[in-house]
Amino acid sequence: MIASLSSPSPAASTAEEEAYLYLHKALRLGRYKAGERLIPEDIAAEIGMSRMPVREAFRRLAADGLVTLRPNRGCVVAGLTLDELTEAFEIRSVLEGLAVRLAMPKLTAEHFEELDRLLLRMERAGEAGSSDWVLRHQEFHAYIYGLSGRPKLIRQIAALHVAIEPYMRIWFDYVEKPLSAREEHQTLIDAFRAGDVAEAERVMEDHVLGTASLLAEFASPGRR
Amino acid sequence: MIASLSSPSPAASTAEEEAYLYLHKALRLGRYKAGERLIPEDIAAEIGMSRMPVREAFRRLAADGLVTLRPNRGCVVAGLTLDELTEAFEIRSVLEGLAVRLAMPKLTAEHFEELDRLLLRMERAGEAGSSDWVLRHQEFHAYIYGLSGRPKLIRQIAALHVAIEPYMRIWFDYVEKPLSAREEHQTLIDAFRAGDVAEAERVMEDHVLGTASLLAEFASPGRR
DNA sequence: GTTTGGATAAGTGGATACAAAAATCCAGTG
DNA sequence: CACTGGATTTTTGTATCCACTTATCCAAAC
Repeated sequence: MIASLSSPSPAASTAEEEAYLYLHKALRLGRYKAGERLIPEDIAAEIGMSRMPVREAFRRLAADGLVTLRPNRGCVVAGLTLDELTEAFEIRSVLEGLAVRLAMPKLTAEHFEELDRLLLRMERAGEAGSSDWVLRHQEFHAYIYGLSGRPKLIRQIAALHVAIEPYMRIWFDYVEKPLSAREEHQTLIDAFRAGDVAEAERVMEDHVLGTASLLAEFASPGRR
Repeated sequence: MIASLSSPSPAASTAEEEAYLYLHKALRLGRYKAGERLIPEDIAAEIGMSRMPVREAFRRLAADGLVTLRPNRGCVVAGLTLDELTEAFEIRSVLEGLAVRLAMPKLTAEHFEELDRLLLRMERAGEAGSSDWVLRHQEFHAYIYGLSGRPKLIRQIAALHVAIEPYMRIWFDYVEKPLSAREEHQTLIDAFRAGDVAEAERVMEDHVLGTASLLAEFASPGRR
């Protein structure tokens, strides 16, 4: 149903891949704090390999925007400033809008029903807590932009979702209530069902930007 | 005036940086053919270092989409399929559209004049050949999206320009005439001068998508 | 008490060495 | 003559080692 969400596949064929998956997961779960320094030797010891594959994993994580790499100064967990967070949402809004535009012509009744199910699941998860809700929320969005059928677009959007994930958790814990989230996303499904491509794209853009401005108020816990 | 275009700064503080810059430049200039395999040992020998920093440079280039990396199978120059090329333009169109939307409120008469100058320079370069024209064309676009003031957005758009650069050369050599390119881009400047944000964004999107469909016809020289 | 300088420790970048995987080549077989 | 299987070669992936940079800490000076 949902292909792979945003996380890479669990099977690691090389040590570098294993290190990347390990760190990617840890970073998504917020195991390291923003600004914290990641020491290759320690990570390598944790997962039983040498520093080398870990170093290469760092480069990939840096490309994902999850860590920052500076010459002779190592690897630090990349927190987003308020500006950066806003920018991520701005980019997400047009990319997910584009995805909707591309997906719209392909949508059928089955897709709408699946979206209803995903929304229901997201709502139920929301009652349990932010952790599940964030994943279900990603799943909901991933289902939509996945229907665009554009591999690079999908990867880019997924990467943005991962980068903003920690902030979504904070936001949901402190502000959002499952019911208002439900309404927000119901609006999306309604727009898809209505069948107006341009309008659906606009609704998706607004949805993402709307989330951004709500989130912005809570997203500056002194992170660099 | 133009900050850095899309290419990274020329000074390399580490060997990895040097390898990255060297390969980035070579790839942009089309020194390697799409599908060609890059052997770390050879590259390392060419620029006088060991394989290691070259390997790490490969990872960054892979993140840029300029090469493809597969476990145990090395590094190959990433050609774009027609679908991938189209997708790159689709993404470019919404990102550059967004950049225009963000830049519009900041534009003054000086900016319009600078755009006129850049357009003139692009036109003159076009008479010389595709190589210069492509760079001037990038410069023109970079000036616009640079005014958005959004670092990540700028980086992403610049990366897309680099990825499609070889195809722009082909296209320009075979199809485009300096004068029609001039008219296309004059339309952009006119839209900016008119001051309607939504309209300017739309014009930029259309410009990019229009280029895509023209380019598509010439972009499938059997590349993988 | 704060600042500055330098010794010391910690960590990063890069080269070499070695092991494992893939590609190539070649001989034997149908 | 095409094909299969296996030895050889090539190339990739990882570990270890060393040199150099950066950070830390302590003591002396202001």
